[in-house]
Amino acid sequence: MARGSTRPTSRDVAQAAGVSQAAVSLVLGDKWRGRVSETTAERVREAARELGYRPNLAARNLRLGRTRTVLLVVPALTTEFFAGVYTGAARVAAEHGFGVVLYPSPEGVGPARDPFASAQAALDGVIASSMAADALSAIRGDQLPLVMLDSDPSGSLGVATVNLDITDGVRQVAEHLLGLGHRRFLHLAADVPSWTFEVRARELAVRVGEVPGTSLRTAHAPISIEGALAAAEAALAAPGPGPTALVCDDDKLAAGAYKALRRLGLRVPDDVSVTGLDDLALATAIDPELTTVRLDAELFGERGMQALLAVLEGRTPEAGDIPVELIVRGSTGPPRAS
Amino acid sequence: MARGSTRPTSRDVAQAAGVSQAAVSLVLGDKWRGRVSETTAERVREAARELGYRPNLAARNLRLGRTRTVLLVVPALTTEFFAGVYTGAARVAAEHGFGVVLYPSPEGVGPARDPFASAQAALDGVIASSMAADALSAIRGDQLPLVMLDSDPSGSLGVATVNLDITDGVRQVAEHLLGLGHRRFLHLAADVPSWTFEVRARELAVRVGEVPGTSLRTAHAPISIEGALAAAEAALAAPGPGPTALVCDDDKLAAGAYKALRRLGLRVPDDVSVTGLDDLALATAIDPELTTVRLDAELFGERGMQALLAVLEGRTPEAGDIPVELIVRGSTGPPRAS
DNA sequence: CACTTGAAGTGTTACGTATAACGCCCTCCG
DNA sequence: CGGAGGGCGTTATACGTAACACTTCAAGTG
Repeated sequence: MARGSTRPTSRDVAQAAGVSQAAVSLVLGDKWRGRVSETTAERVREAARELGYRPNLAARNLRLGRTRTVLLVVPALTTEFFAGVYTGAARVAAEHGFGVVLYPSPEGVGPARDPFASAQAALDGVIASSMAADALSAIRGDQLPLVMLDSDPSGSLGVATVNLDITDGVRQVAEHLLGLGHRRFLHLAADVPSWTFEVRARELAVRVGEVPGTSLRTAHAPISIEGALAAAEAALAAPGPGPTALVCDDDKLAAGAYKALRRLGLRVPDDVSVTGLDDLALATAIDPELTTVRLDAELFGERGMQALLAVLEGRTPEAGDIPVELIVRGSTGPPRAS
Repeated sequence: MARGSTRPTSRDVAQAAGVSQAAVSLVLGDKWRGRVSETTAERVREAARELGYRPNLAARNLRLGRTRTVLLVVPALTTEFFAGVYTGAARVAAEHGFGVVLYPSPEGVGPARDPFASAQAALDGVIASSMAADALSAIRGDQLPLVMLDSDPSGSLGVATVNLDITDGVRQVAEHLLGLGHRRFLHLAADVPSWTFEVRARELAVRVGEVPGTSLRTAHAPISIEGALAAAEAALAAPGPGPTALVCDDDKLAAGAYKALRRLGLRVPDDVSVTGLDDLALATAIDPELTTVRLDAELFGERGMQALLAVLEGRTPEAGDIPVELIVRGSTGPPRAS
């Protein structure tokens, strides 16, 4: 009540409790093991509660030289997947008293060229998806602790990296489809530079190539339903025997492929089997439900945040890729006997 | 090069340029109209560039007593809609040199009860969706400038509110379906407290009630495909003549309704017409494509941020609800002649 | 009794920035 | 020739916190 309308400071609390400001800082910071008596400590806490005291974070950050805030750089957030990554990262961050601020790449957020300008907070570290490559150069400038998501682990030496076990995901898909008897494949690939998609293309070629008498073609499409529809329709119209299995780099691509197949009068899975990647809500909305590789986006974010916390504390981040799981639903079956 | 590894401060720049720290602050802050010569200013800018100087945001925030950072409180972010709201808000914020930090409600982010603990940044204001009601009490405590999204405008007096024109959306849907000849309606309502859904239920009853010989039943479901499937199946199994039109509070509900109808052997739109709300990617992925009311989530976020900026500057926020638009696709048609 | 030890605090400083208040020099005008 | 004023900067200070170094006092120790 003393000062009027400005927020109370630790000095106000000190005055109210009849102690020095330093004592308030010690008590509220839980650093008073043997330095302040229990009764005094309680008096301080009481005064703080009374005044509704909240520490001024800007002042604390300045004093400590760190902010307990990290930046998460992702492509446009309007994808379920990256929303999940954020959620996981934010959960782990909150458990450790950290905050997460987002930098969705420029297309989503407008003219800001500088990631740090849009994040008004001072930062302790950065987690960046390789899909937001356009922002990376600016980030490299400052030598903040950095964790990369979805990036060539041998590429950026010395930078901690967290990846999904894409190789294993491809293995599961390939074994599933080859086991059903499929031999002619079309890979509907995402038209986006990304380590995940690179690995997928390479591994898929390897796995399919291991079996004699197989063929693999590739079509590229932007990650959207309409884009996939157009690309799939064009690819399926090519001369020669059509594919019996369509391997898509994203559930949205699979949804577009469904529409292309329907237009061409082909049925899923009777005429063509389809697989996706991600396991979005979409996957169970479409008919038949989509066989897809589930990526645990939240776990991805959690692991990314844990890795960054490790780096910040000077520890070595946990190694090992994040497991993925093939979810078999109704969009895959044995190929037509032909 | 002088100090080693710590980041350069404005004093370092000053020394390099041979001026005082104050001059650096003036030049880099564009406050030097007639106070510093052009040549000196250029020398300062050059030195800053040379040293890779970046102002310490924590220090600036402390000095100025504001942070140019606002908090956006939303329900779990893993919905396309709120991701869009964030994107729009962040875009407008960036244009005005502001940052946005998120507080997805606790279920998404874990044990943190205090929204301000998870947002380590000091805040200038808050934008809150009424759907994240659990966090609101904590927010009211601090009297930060507040803008509510999707809230009863007459309820929280004195608090700026931004809403979608839900009333008009219902009008468009009702006119469309009534015009096609539908008379028996089932409202598949979202099982979430929200101003939007309240208004929808009320307005739908009014619109349908205006026409003689109509009936309207209501079923509630959580916003998920499986939840909607179960609720719709139960509601459709009720005795008596079934509805010819299903009005859903969310595209996901509509997707679940599709599945329920398919199980019951009913076809869309031949047997039953279906409408949604949101126009998510989902809407064009399912077959037939969904007739739905498009909500411009990004515009919603933009308007929210603009309103908050207005409040922060002491202006009156722009009034008027955000227009919504009925997108007619293949899921609605005339009812069966019966 | 002289000395150490530990508890319980306090005084002071620094973090890096923005800005109000103040100087100095030169020119111009009465 | 004196003083007013503009151009060009500088000095000093405050923002709120955390932490180090220091003081005081009572109890323990040989």
